[in-house]
Amino acid sequence: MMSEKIDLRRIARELNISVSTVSRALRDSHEISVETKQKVFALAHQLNYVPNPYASSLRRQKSKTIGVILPELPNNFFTHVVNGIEYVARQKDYHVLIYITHEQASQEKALIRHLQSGRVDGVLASVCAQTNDIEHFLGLIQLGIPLVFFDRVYEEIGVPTVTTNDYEASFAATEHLIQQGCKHILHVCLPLHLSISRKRLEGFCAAMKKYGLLVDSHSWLVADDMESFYRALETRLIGNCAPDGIFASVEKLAITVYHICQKRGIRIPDQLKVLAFSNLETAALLAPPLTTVTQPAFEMGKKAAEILFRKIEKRREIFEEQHYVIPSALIARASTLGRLSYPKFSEEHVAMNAEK
Amino acid sequence: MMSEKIDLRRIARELNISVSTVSRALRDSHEISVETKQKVFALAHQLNYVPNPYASSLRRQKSKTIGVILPELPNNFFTHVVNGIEYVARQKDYHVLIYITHEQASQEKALIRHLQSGRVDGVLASVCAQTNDIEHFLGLIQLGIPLVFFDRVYEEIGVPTVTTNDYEASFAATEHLIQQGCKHILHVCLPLHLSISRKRLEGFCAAMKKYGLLVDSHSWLVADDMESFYRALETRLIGNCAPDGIFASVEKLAITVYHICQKRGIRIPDQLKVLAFSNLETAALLAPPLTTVTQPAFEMGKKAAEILFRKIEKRREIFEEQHYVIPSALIARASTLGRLSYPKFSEEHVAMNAEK
DNA sequence: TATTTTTATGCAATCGTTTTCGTAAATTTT
DNA sequence: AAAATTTACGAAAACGATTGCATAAAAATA
Repeated sequence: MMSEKIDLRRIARELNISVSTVSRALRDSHEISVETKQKVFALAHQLNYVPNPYASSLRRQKSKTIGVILPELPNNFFTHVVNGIEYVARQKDYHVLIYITHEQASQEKALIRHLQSGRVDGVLASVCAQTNDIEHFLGLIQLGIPLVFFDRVYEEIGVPTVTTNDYEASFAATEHLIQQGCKHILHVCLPLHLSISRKRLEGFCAAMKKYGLLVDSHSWLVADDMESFYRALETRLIGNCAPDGIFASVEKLAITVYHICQKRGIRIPDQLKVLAFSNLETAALLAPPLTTVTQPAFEMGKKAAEILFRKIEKRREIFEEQHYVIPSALIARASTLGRLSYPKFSEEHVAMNAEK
Repeated sequence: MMSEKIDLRRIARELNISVSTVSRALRDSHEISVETKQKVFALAHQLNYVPNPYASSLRRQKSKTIGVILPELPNNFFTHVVNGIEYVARQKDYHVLIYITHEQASQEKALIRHLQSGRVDGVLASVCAQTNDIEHFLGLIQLGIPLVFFDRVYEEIGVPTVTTNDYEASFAATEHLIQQGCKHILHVCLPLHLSISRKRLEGFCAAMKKYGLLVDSHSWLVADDMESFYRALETRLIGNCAPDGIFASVEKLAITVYHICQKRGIRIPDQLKVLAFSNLETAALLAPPLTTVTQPAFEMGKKAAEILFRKIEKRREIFEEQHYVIPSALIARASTLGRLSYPKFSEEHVAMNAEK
């Protein structure tokens, strides 16, 4: 049943050579003769030898593993990011450990602390919404473990980041709503600890001001938790100072908007126009199709991983402070367009400028 | 900058005791005095000591890591499964390595082969659609590495599986379509290598036969790749023997159906009723809301992980052959309901019986 | 031919923890 | 008080792969 363990010793014994020779042969060292190498390769393959990664990692102080920390997994943005990361990791022959914080700072802290063990050669992280405490990340950095933030970043600490053009995309999205006739736009977002929340709110406010529209603390609504957000938003939407446009900072919040509208019979886009940062693959199939700011999720993951590997491969690199920005695309659909009634609508792609 | 490494040796030296004592103290061994333990704990905490997992894994022959193999990540079903897995792994203080095969058998083989190295203590897998070669999985099993399949399984080899009640759910779904008046139902599915494809097709055929409806090789359409599937389906839907109902075996295919209907102006549910196995969180918001067979994704992941840990913890367990089945729920929405016109529709939950 | 260099290999230390096996000292039992 | 046991710790051998150093044999050079 359970066959005998296959290790270097076994191969060495069988070929009557030393363990070190086998090791070197398998790594294709130039100091091993061609015949020996061939014998070793052949036997290793025949025995289906796979080196023990823990022994190897211990000795070489290299885990061939990266850790990915993200707030939640069932989320179209993050899954595509992970796909991008996995794409690069695969090429580099690296393994990917996944950690989900569920937006809880305590879990994030515990995770990061654990990763100080050397289990991973580098970390990619998108921080959780619950806190803005960065202590734990500093610990990682002090140990010299490469770190790259994506999407939800801390820019203060000298760590490379990969984001989309949150401010500009948000500005353009707001402008789009205004051009469609909205005067009372409500911006709904996650806690303002988050970089994305702040930047997107800033872009929103700037656009509002540019067009002389009122912006005050009632112009946005922060979702601390989904239940209370649902209630607060519902109250707001059926009240007498209901907005005529909603700009959701993240997908999840837009879905809540749709649910409330469906429940309350609020007609989109006639009564209320809706727009959101979203990577929903069914955006075009919703009732009505949702206008989105679509983030380059896969590319962001890919780029973040590439930067991480660059850091892993040559640690010395002086120019730490790198902030990559990959632009999002505004895709206008029926939820914000004129008084076209479903299903007649057109799609329009507006790519925004990159910034580096 | 990069602070000196903190290991057991360092703590031992600092406290003037031996390394073995420190190790035992940290594992709270009874053969270490209370005072010594306290000193060790205090210093370890102060120095922010985190044990090297590779050294530990090497010595204990235990990685505290499990591997999850799945065909794709941006998929509502799989992300919830991974969430369930992560939930259990977290409790057990285990780490989760993620591997995505992208439906390619070659990648699956390579991955599984790599996992024979002892990198993981166990493997959870949902097999890829491209092949039905199981050789590589047998290799894992022979090495005594616990394996559990979920969703897309191979039942032939004696490995525990966690699935939903594919046959029954499929039967009930088909019955639902028939009861709504469909006579010419087209079942669209993934390649029939896959357990889920076969079982769902069987459930579909059985229900059709029960109601005396014709079933032949034109009753189903297999999606080998999405491009040709799109074309084949489009041709079928606009042809003169177009079906009046579509039952999609997986979410992705239903989305294609919606896209084609939107493009071709086919009205759902008037002209065509649509139903799918799906965990789409926006199912109720689509135009029209999509009737789904919703799988208990999180629970499936959770259960699969629990079984895996049971195998990891006590390998001897004789009763290998365990097949867990967790029932899906049919949620009827507008896409299959009478001639109600959007947005008036009602939701109805039909839970089906469990089977063990 | 004597000497140096190259080639191909083996020995043994190392990575950081865990654990088996001892063993003084302290404690309990006869 | 002698003997047996318990307590608390240390020395050293693992775990499996890698690698610096040493070295015999072969080849190249003087």
